[in-house]
Amino acid sequence: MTPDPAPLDADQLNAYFALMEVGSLLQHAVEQQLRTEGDLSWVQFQVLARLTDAPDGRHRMTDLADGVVYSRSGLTYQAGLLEKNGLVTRESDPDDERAVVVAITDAGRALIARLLPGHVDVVRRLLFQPLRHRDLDTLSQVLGRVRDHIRATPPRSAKPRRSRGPAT
Amino acid sequence: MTPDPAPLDADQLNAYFALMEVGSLLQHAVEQQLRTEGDLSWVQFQVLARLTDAPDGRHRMTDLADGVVYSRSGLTYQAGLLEKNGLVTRESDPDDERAVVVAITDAGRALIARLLPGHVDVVRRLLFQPLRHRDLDTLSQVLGRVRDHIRATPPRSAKPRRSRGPAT
DNA sequence: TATTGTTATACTCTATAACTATA
DNA sequence: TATAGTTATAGAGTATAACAATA
Repeated sequence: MTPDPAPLDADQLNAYFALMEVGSLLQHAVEQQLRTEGDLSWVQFQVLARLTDAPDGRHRMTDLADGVVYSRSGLTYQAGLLEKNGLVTRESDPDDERAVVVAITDAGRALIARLLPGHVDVVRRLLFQPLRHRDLDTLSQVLGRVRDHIRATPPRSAKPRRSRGPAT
Repeated sequence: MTPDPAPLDADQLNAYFALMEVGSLLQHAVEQQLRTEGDLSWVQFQVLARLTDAPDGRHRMTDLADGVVYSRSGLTYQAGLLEKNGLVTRESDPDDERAVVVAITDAGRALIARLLPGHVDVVRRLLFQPLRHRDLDTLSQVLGRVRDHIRATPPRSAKPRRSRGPAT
């Protein structure tokens, strides 16, 4: 049975489109900064940032692919680029010979360190400048909750229900 | 030398990453729905949605390219696909022979009408289900403000862009 | 000359499926 | 059998620059 026909009111549509638009504009802006100043894509930056955050600068491929949005082959491609540029290394995990551990190199850390100020500057200028402190709080909490919800709700390989509306 | 050494604090980083992640996950989800149920990309959906909103279902190419984030050639590409599938038409503007007016067709409207329930369902399930009404309000307001701010902020490598006249 | 839109082209990125190897 | 990752491949999408037509 098709879901009820009026699920989103004007406010909801507003919020939805604003969210998508802000995300798109912001990503565009930071991507340009990353590309210009460090020849890095947004995805590559995310991977390096995640590795930087890790205690020992290491992650398994699967963990990275899980964290970043992409498929495994996509991550292999990006990791290959990063490795070619000397920003990460790949070694097989001694504990599980199937797995591959990606580690950020000193050059990788240096690049991130070099890019971060400009990056942060763009984000602050576009995203935080028009926000009051209280807005920021709410935004952080609300979006965090949404993120957790999305992450928890659809295991991304789940079969989307095909029975949507009458067949054909 | 970098302009401002003050980094983003934890809350800000949180909000920033959450925003990007939610945007990414949400776009992924709706794109899958649109592709599966209507063979439509997110950009194409946006174009059709904008045309649907217009009083007479028409927009000039430049206005669409301005609203959507992409380059003109990108819009030409997408508009070409939409036209090939009979979802829009393109005619030159009688008032300005340089301009091209894109109009949504009945088939285009029908497709949007068919896709909208499922689309809205995805958005509601992923984005609004974990939100209280007050959160939604804040989200809508705050993100709306951010969007306007970004739209108004000239990209530092600003290329001459068509400025919006006050009255159409 | 400036603006609108298209075309040609080259490139990046992503997804799918087949494949290898380990567990 | 199931899982981790790679490879091959194919396709979508995007940006840039050159271009034609109109203002």
